[in-house]
Amino acid sequence: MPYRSTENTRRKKDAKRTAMMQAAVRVFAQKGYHAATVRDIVAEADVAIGTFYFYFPDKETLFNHLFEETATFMLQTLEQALNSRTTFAAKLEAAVQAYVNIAFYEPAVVQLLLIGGVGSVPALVERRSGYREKLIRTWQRTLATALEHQEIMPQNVRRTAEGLAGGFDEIMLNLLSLPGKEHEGQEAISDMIQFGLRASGYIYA
Amino acid sequence: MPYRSTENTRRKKDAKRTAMMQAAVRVFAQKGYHAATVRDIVAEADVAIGTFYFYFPDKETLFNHLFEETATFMLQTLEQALNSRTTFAAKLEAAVQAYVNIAFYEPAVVQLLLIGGVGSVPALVERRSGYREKLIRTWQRTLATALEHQEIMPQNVRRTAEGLAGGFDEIMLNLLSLPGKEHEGQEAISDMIQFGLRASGYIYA
Amino acid sequence: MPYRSTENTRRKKDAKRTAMMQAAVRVFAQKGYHAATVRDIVAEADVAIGTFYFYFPDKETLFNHLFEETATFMLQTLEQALNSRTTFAAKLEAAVQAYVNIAFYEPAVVQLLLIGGVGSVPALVERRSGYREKLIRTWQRTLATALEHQEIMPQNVRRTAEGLAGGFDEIMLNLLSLPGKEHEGQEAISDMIQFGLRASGYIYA
Amino acid sequence: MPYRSTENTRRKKDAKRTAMMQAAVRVFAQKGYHAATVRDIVAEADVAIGTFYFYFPDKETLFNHLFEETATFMLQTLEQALNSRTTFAAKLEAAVQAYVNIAFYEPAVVQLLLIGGVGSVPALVERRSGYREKLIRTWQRTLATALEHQEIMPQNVRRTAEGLAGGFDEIMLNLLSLPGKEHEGQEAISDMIQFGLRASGYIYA
DNA sequence: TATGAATGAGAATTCATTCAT
DNA sequence: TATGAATGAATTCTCATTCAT
Repeated sequence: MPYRSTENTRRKKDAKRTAMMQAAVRVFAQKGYHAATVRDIVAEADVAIGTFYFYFPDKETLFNHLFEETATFMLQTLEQALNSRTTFAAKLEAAVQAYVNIAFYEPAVVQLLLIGGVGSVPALVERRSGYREKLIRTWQRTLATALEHQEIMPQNVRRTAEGLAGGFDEIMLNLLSLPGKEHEGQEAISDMIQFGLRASGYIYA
Repeated sequence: MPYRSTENTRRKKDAKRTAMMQAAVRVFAQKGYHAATVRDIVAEADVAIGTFYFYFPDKETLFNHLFEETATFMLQTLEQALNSRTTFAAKLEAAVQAYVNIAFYEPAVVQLLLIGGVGSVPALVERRSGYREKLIRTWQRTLATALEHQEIMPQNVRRTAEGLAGGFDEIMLNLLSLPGKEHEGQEAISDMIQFGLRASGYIYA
Repeated sequence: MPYRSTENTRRKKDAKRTAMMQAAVRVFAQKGYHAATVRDIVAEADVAIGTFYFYFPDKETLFNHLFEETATFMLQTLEQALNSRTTFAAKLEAAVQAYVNIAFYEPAVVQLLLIGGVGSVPALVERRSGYREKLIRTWQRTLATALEHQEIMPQNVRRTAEGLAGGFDEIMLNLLSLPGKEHEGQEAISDMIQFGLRASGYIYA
Repeated sequence: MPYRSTENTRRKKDAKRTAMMQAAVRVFAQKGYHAATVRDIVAEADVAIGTFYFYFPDKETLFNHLFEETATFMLQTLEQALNSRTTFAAKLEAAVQAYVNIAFYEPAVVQLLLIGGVGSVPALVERRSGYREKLIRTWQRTLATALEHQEIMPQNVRRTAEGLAGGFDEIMLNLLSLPGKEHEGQEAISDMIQFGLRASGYIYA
């Protein structure tokens, strides 16, 4: 049964590869690109250093891949949350809820996007600003639609989008560094939604 | 002639020290602590590597000093702007104005605070979060006062403070990366003030 | 084939570590701690510089370890030689014989102890004087016993111990720097024993 | 009065030069050649670093000069002491007395000769062994004469000379590191003389 | 003469990467 | 596939030495 065997092997390999990538995300998220060494990563994944280079070509490529993947995941989740609702208030609520969900279940994902690629190799800086730009554009589109529907006050939606993205991230970083964050999730979500609605100049019907 | 010590020699030395520190701020601001090498700094300052160590004990100490100095300057400027006015709207306007001023005249200062200290070296992480905390507390105090005076709607002022700090910074980073930023200063200031007033739930009398 | 770990790989690694340590002893013995560079050591061992740091944490730790190990070996050998006999003259003879043996088979060992740790780095100075003190004490105990048994004349045995230790070392250094030392071993041993007996005020029965 | 002026200037210059050399001896004696930096020396002498290079061509040359001068002084003093007496016992007594005198008044001189040049630049190593050789030869000549006069027992006087030189130095190092050495000078001298007479196989008339 | 700012070669150490097993 | 020993370029930092003032 060569197919099964191959399939099995493949699954195993993929499992290991995935485990190593998760380890890498954790390490990159915690230390940032430069301070994270390949040795840190393989120690976290509990494999030998040679194994790293069997699965990945090099540190930079892996980081780029992880960042891209993570960024895509985050943007898609956000997009989905926004698209799943029709009114602006509902969109914002869904988006915040989704963001906090990710942050609680995969804090490393959020931290990787926020600090992982800061101040490093030019290619990474590029990548990071690419993500920020897409994130902002997503909010910008949402705000533009809301403005058309007169759900929010007239404003420069680009700047509001920037402010929302930056504001939510700072709130999230603070929340993640809180010791008792688990018990404050709901309240934090509520606060973030209020902040978002106010900042967007939401017009209560 | 036994070498005139305390004359203009001293002035020259101070000038050079300052020039080197400015060069260091630029490099740290652009690349972050880890990616910035001492060679980068001395190249920017156009001196030999030994000269760096004549003026400063080591890379980390210099960074800490620059960060602390810059953070203090930023916080004092903000505090001054806030204290120079009485109403919340006026405080916010003054603060934004001051922030944009700094960003235009000393963009490296802003960038150093935003990206310079990201990534490991525990002492630096500590320092950076210390600054963020102070920044947020400053906004928090201002919001709390405004709330007492019923200038803004009831809210969790801590979270709003986080959101404001993060939002303004993101807007500023975007502004600084804009090619034609010079011509957009006034509009940006106006947008930021509007964003801030909305996000704070400002109650128009 | 998942890389045989605990087989002869381990043996090889141990062999290499030992080879590198021996190279290091030679270099330290010849140049002293400060003048010996890590590059000298890896050149002597014919490996790359990174290999040094794969096997040892740093130059100072390695030196301390080598010095300690060497000192312990020398002191134990001396102690054994002294304990293997009962009369003072026999003890002295055994000790000198053992010392010359070591010096002929492992000249670097002797030189490391004599010149390796001279010159600053407080920890090394400490270590070196610790060894000298133990060496002197060993002779002192032997002399004290001999005095009790009236094998030697009344004297300040501490000072005699210092003199013996220093005298033997100087004779040994001269012997080692001699071109035809191999042919003079027996005569040197005889001379050293005579010197030792005389210096100790040995009372011929 | 150009002559006086020149003479004055010269004296001043010589005084400063001498002060700097004394400072250098102290530093070299305490730290050894490598660990002693030019900055250490100028700090000890309380002058600027440039001044060092006005008076001396470089660190190595100065060390060589100091070592040579010190060695010559030590050898001459020893020679004088030995020549001032006729019998072996008297010679030994005078030599020990002179040695201890120097060690008490100028401990740095003794330490410089003992540890200053160990393990360093080949030229220095050469110089150091040159001094040891001369020192040993001086004792050797004295012993040879004593042997002719049948003041000491038959022996290999070369080896005894080595042993005496090494033994006295070790005793001296221990004495210098003693806290209350001042009060023990006389006793130490007596012990050293006894040690020397015994080690030389002195025949009491 | 005297100063000390400036230099850069060289030392210790780190770490991404390779490759024989 | 998996391992980890081995490599060496790159980094931080020191220190002897020079030179304009």
